[in-house]
Amino acid sequence: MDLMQCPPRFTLVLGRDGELQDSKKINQSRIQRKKRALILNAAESVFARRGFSGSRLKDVAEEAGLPKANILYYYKSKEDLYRCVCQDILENWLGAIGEISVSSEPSEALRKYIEAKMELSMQRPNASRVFAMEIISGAPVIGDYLATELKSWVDKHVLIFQGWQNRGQLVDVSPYHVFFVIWAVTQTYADFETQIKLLLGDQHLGLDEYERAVKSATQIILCGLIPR
Amino acid sequence: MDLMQCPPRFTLVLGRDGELQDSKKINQSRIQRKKRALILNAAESVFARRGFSGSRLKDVAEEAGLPKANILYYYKSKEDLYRCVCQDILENWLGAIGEISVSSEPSEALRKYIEAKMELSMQRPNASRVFAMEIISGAPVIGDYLATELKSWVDKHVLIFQGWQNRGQLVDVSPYHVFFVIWAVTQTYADFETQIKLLLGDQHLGLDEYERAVKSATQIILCGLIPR
DNA sequence: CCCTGTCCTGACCGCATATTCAAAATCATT
DNA sequence: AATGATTTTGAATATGCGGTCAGGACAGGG
Repeated sequence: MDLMQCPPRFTLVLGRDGELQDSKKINQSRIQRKKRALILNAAESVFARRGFSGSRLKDVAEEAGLPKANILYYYKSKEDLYRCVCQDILENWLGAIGEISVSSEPSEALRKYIEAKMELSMQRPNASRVFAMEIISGAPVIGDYLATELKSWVDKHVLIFQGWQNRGQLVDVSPYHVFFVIWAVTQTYADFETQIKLLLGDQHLGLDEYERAVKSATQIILCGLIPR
Repeated sequence: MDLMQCPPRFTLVLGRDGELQDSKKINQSRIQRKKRALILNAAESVFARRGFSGSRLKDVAEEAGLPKANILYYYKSKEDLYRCVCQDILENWLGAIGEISVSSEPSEALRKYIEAKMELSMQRPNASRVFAMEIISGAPVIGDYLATELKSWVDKHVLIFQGWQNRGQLVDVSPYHVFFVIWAVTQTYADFETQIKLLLGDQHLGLDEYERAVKSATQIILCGLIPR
């Protein structure tokens, strides 16, 4: 509710306050789970286009093929729905990406990581776009997650990178910026798909173009990171 | 007006229809130009946070320190204001970036281009964010510009790239994706500043961190593009 | 068949928003 | 100073939004 028109900002993770967040309704019946998933999907695609404050519950309802009131039966507010979408995205992402293995060769580990991120961007572009809009808006909902969980994940991997650098297996650049570069490139194919399609003249980013994107991105980044 | 709740999309450049767009009021008095610029600036920062449909004229008014009605005296509608913001950004961008010189060494030309784009991202981050949100939203306003002016600019430079590749001065990757990578990396420092600040632990991206960003980005991309 | 809890939804409410308007204030020019 | 044009702004309007609610539909166990 105070999210609705907050120019300043607010920071919370999942549910606000300490109380159980609404998304964690245990004992969900089969029909409940199906409906909630349907709505979550519709909401993701709407939020991906318009961000939180720009989205209308009516549009989510239409996208889901349900009356508006039904949506507020399963999610107690627009903000609650948005939080659940964000949480779903974050869980899916950190789960899918996994770890960058310490032991393996840097070039192989990084290649795998880049390819996994590209795969995610292509398979769930709307998730990427919701994430992008959320961050551009100042990360009012997931800011806390970024500052804690993601930061500790990154810090851990920065140490790995530095280990590689000491052994001369990785070019001498700021390890944080290695992540920024990888993320930027892999997400651009989801977030800026409109621009890319317009410039390539294609209507749909086909499989072939996708392969080319993965190849180009991997090649450019890896060559820039692995010493000759 | 039909922009307000258009799930489908619409495509126009500056003014809609053939009529003179409202931004091109010739014979602007000194006070007009000053006020319009003030409002445009305020609007840019608001649109950068919330996108078009998420932004409120009230917020623009507060940001500009003017009563709301005064804004609609200078811009006849919210949509008109948004169009003018976009146009201002595009003009500034294509003007500032300039061309990639054919004659000079690829490594030098690309380095200059990357540095120029980084500079732009740092100096007018809000412009970059408005642009990003517009594209994620499907580019309803600037789509036409992308498909015509930007596309012809890119196509021209793709030819240059291919010339370099034939001479072995540029790695053999799809030239279009060279642009996508460069744009992605340079804009990420504006668009995702929130995330970057949180992960770096800094409050403000200082000059030193900016230098490091430029150095890292340039190094990674260039090493990936220029053959050894 | 009834009964009980879950699910669904049209109608409604209060509030925020974009836009208009008319009157006041200010400016510019003679 | 006078007069006309430009600029300012509080108030009013119409629309759209998130959220509520009361009552109907439905499912399942007895």
